[in-house]
Amino acid sequence: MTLPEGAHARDSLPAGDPLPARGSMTAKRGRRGGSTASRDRILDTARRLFAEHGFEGTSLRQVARTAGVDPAMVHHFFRGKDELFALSVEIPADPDEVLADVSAARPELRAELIVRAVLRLWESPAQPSLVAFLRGTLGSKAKTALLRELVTRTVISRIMAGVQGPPRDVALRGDLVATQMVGLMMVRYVVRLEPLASAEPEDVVRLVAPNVQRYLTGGLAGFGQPAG
Amino acid sequence: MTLPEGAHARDSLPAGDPLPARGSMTAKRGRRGGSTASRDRILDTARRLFAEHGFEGTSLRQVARTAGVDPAMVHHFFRGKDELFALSVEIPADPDEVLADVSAARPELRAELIVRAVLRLWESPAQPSLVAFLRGTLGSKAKTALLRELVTRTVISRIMAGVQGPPRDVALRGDLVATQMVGLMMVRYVVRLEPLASAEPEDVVRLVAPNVQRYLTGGLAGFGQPAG
DNA sequence: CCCGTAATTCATCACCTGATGAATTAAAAG
DNA sequence: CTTTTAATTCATCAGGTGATGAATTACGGG
Repeated sequence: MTLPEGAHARDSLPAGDPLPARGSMTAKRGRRGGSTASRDRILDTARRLFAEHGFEGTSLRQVARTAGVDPAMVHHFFRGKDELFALSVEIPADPDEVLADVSAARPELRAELIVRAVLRLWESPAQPSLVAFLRGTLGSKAKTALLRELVTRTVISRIMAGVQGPPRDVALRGDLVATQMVGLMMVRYVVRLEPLASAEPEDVVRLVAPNVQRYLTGGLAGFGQPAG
Repeated sequence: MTLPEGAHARDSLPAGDPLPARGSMTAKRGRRGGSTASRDRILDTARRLFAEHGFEGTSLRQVARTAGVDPAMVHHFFRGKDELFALSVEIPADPDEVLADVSAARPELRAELIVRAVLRLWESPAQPSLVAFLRGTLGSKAKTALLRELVTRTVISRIMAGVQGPPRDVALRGDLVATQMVGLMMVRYVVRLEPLASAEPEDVVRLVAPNVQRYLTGGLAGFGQPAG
């Protein structure tokens, strides 16, 4: 496979022109007059770039350049690359809140609520952050471990609360649900396969929810005691 | 241009690695005696590191250091980082071959074959390459586009060959299958959620195949003409 | 035995990276 | 108006990165 991405993106901004860099060449020294929104510009730019190139593939100087700002500003506002990433990627949503109605519903009706909650989150303005989060997180083994903890303790435990069965089976069912939902996010929002990527959310719910429901409470084809 | 001269690169080997670095301190200059396997050592090391840290997160010098080899060797054997990545990650399997029996079977029986084929591939020695491939590929937008083409043209088209229905519905069904299979790979092999990660392949087939079959040929809950 | 060829290391180059401290300027607080 | 505080840029530092070309050494074919 030939990878046509050899050139280190110097500053070849694809000219899609988001956030027009304002500090061109005539950069005087001290504080600017008028609007003071550089912090937000940096955060927005970082979100975008992290979403496109992942954590390691994005440099502070690249962010600064794209935001039309001196690299030192990034360090003025944020403690370093890690903090910038953390804040860029911080989901403006509390899992408790997102999954509130899910935990409240009877397990037999949860699948639809789960799919709907995930779609609602990903169709929201948080989408770039979420893509950035996945790109950055899946990029390294260490960060993947964090993701594993987050998913296990925060998401799966909530989704599976109250589901009947041997603990090991319940855990397995949770992983299977994760399987379907992670795949949905990856294919629809990260890889963007068509026509799924442009399908209506309601259609996606109708298509995917039944499969999720089978994992949650359905019969699992002669599955009783795993040999392991 | 000011050139900050400074080259005290006294390599401090972290000294905790597999593939015991053989060229320790007494590094004489020319060709080594005995076994000449450096090329393979480099490839193996690169596979491992790319799988752990992704493309951008892995440096040539890191690979060389871990393989116990001079950085220049990497350039001697490979044209550059891109070629090294491409060869490290090259799946030692022809999609035609992996999916041979799938295309041959009737659509009503394909799901099990698909899941089995994917598991067979991922349980093989190719696994590190595949993880590296996903980590590296999902890290950037550009590489993700390549993945999209590969998946669409090479995999989905084969899987869906001969499935009846309006083209758009068939394409959608293919994306949904991708959804489930991608999620399975991510959760079982990349994020490694337990207990799914250690489940027996045969159990996984029994658990997942029915859902895949529904996407392939099942009834899709009042799905006829998408509003789009 | 000798010589071409391949494997290996060294010394660099040019550039990029994250980070810091000081200098300059404007706004906000008193 | 004056003082404090915050925003902004500049000049660096110390090190890492991919890449190259030459020098050294061994293996293999003749």
